[in-house]
Amino acid sequence: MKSERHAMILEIIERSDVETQEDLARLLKERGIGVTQATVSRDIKELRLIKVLTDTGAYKYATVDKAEAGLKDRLIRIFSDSVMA
Amino acid sequence: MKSERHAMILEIIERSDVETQEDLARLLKERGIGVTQATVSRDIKELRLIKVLTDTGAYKYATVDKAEAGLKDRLIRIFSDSVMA
DNA sequence: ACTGAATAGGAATTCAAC
DNA sequence: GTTGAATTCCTATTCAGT
Repeated sequence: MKSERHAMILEIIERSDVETQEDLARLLKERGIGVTQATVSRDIKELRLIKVLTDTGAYKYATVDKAEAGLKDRLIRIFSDSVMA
Repeated sequence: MKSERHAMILEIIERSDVETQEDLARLLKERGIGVTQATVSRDIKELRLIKVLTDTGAYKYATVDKAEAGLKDRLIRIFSDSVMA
């Protein structure tokens, strides 16, 4: 079912850094859900997931609110560094 | 200069819905800054812009915080609708 | 360090099937 | 309405040049 898959996708991207839709399809398959990149693309659209840069320079899929949290963390770190310096 | 271009990109994507990097390159050209998609791609990476879904189902570039604001608006609207119904 | 042209790589859509 | 295969479209990177 689609809603189950959606839930699993959210779990997966929270737990690990997923760089591509192919990766996500592979991770779903490991969990017993066989779908192709085309379906993953549609799921990502429906879940309104976004692709963000991690601090290591790699891309990963995330929810908007998680991305916002990451942004806040980064700003705090930058601010702290500038104060300390 | 690159920083000028970055500033203009932020202005452009706030004012209008930019769907692709080619579009953005074109809009920059209209404003007197000629760059190719390759450079726009690098700019987007440096600015950490993301591609989000609009309510019409189209994609557009945005900053993370603006995307978060949009998310909040949408949730409020959905909530209001469900209360009214 | 910055950029463009060309290319490779990744994502969204089409088209058909169910 | 949902999905996969194939395709088109878009984006990131490479490689060269400045």
